[in-house]
Amino acid sequence: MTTTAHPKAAPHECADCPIRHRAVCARCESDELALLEEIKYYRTFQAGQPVIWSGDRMDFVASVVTGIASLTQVMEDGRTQMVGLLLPSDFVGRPGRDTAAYNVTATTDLVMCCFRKKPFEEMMQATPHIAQRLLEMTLDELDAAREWMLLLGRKTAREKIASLLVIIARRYASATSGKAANAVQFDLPLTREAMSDYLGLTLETVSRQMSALKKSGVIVIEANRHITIPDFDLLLDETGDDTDGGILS
Amino acid sequence: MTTTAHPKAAPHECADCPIRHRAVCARCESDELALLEEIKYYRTFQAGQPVIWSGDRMDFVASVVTGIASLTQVMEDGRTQMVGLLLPSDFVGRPGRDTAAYNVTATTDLVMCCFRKKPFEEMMQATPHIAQRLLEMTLDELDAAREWMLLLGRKTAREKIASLLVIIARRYASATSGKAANAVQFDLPLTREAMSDYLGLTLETVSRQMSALKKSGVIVIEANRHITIPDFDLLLDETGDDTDGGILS
DNA sequence: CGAGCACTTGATCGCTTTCAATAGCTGTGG
DNA sequence: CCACAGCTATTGAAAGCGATCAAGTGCTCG
Repeated sequence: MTTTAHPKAAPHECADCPIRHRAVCARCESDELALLEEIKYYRTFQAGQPVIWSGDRMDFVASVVTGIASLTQVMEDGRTQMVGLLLPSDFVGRPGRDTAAYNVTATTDLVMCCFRKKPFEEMMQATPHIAQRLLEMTLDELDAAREWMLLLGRKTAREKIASLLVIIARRYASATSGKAANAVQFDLPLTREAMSDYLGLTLETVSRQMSALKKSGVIVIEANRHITIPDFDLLLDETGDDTDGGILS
Repeated sequence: MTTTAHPKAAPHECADCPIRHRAVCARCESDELALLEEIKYYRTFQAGQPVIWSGDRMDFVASVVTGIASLTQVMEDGRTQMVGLLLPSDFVGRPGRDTAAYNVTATTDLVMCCFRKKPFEEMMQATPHIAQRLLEMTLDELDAAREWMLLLGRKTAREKIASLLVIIARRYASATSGKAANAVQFDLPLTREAMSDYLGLTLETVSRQMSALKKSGVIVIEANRHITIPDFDLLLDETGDDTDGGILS
């Protein structure tokens, strides 16, 4: 609960923090950072562990430092929809709300930088840099949510899978020195079930469409989780999205 | 472009404005309001007219005063997904962005209170009340978007329709002095096609499920658009949502 | 009265789900 | 070292839900 700093996992100097320039604290000056430093603490979670359940009292807000967390909504009968995929620097919790609105789960091993809600809210009032950055991040999340709504409402299973692979590749892929300049590879941080919860599909359909993309030569699958994309443009064509745009692919 | 005040449609005193206490200006003091008053202008649109197209230059932000607007995304092949339903007091546009990210269309006759983007952004810097309120509204929209994602990803056609009717009823319904205390009625502000774009269905499926709900006695349809809900709890049961919650239904 | 539009209804198709069995991997214990 | 449990993932067969294609209805407005 307090700083149970897992040595390998938890940094403690904001200056060294890997998300220093992208998280909610990105705009803070060093004096503001010093104040944040005083109220922050780290928590770590193993892959699969719950961070908090929807409806539970939530007396902190947090940034993802390393790892991935997911927000999910669950219906009475168990149908589950992921509504947020939280990557390093993403923010969890809502200032001004005291219970969690979603289930938060560690999808991979996870380190979070937490702030007790009360002092954080007070700091938000005092330092506009935090509120400014939070607004910006929230607007970005809203855009992402709207992209996701298009995917859920109108894309085919194959397009959904391709779109998810593109999203993950964009953030995690390391370009390989393979034959093609635009070949990339990465390890999927999600199980088939997590993918299905993200995409509004069943895990069987996810598996089938992964196999289909493999058979089409769009992706290469090794050991279930390691994905190689020989030609990124080929994958982009499968997403159904506008590709004309230009050079930024 | 300037204040082409359509007499019946456009108020011009902020003090009399119907959205004064819910819009982005809700927190403003009277001196701040006076500044806003100077940079604002009204625009009106007829039902069905486009407000702006995705990708177009957008040099204003705005609040919906009366009527309904929709945000939609369209894929190359024409598949369309509504990603925002803008009701009175809702905000359009993103400070710091200079092109529209979505198509904005007047779903009903529409009056918007517009601010030129540049002066508005300057005011945002100067008056924290505006940014605070915008953050709050954006967080609310994000929650709504996540609820919507659950609907798109996991609900059946029947549940989708019921959920949409509940959303509209909650905002537009007038309680009727009918037999049941919880009977409500309202006019649907959306065509079947707009409903289908909202729900990720075809318009035929929307029509069929509306008929099915009618046949089940959950709703009464008169003249295609006027809906009566004899027992609101019955409709709630059809949404698939948690109903246990409590008295706030 | 007829054109245009929004909506409904019917018949059929096909994609995704459902139910079920099998394969592959990892770790544990005999 | 192998057997087996437990988990994740794949694959098959069948069913069902919503999409598609196609008329047909009813209302409004000229």
